Amino acid sequence: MVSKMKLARIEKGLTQAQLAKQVNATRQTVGLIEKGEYNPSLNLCIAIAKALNKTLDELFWEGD
Amino acid sequence: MVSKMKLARIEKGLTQAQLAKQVNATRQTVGLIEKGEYNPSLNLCIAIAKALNKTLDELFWEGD
DNA sequence: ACAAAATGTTACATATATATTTCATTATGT
DNA sequence: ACATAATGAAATATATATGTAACATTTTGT
Repeated sequence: MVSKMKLARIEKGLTQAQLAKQVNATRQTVGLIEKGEYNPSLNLCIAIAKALNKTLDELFWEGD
Repeated sequence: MVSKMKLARIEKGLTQAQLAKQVNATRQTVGLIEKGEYNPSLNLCIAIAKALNKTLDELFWEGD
C-alpha cells in the first residue's frame, strides 16, 4: 500500500530530495518513512506535515 | 506552559507510571515528553494518543 | 533507444530517543 | 506531622533514528 505521505508529496509536485531539503532530512530518510520502514521522530513528522500542508492526523493517523 | 498531553493524562485519571505501562515506555520517558524536553518517536506518540483517547493532532499539533 | 533524473537499497558512522538505576523533591491522604 | 505515592532529576547503557556515501534500479522526457 502506498502511504498517505507519498500521495501528499506527489500531489504537491515534490521529489523526495526536495521534500528532504525542506525538512532538513535526507532523501533516504524520506524514502524510508514513505515506505513505512521507519519510525520517525515527532519533530520530523511535524516538519513534513507542514511542508506538505497537511496535519499529523492526515499523514500519520490511521482511522480505526 | 503545561502540555496538552499532561492535561489529557490527568483528565483520564492516569499517573505517569500507569500511562507509561500502557504504552510500553518508562515513567521517565513519559515525564520528559510531557515537559516538552523530548522528541518522541511517531509510534510512541500514536500509542500515547490511543491510550488517552485522543488523536495526534489533539496532543501534538499546534494550530498555527 | 538513449540520457538524465528519481528512487531503491545497502553498509557503516553518528546522534539521540529510550531504558535502567538511584536519589531528591513534591504532592496526597490520614 | 507522618507515611506513601507521584514526580523531578541525573548518570550511564542500549537501541534505533538519521546521516553519509556508493551503487543499482526504475522512471521520465526527448
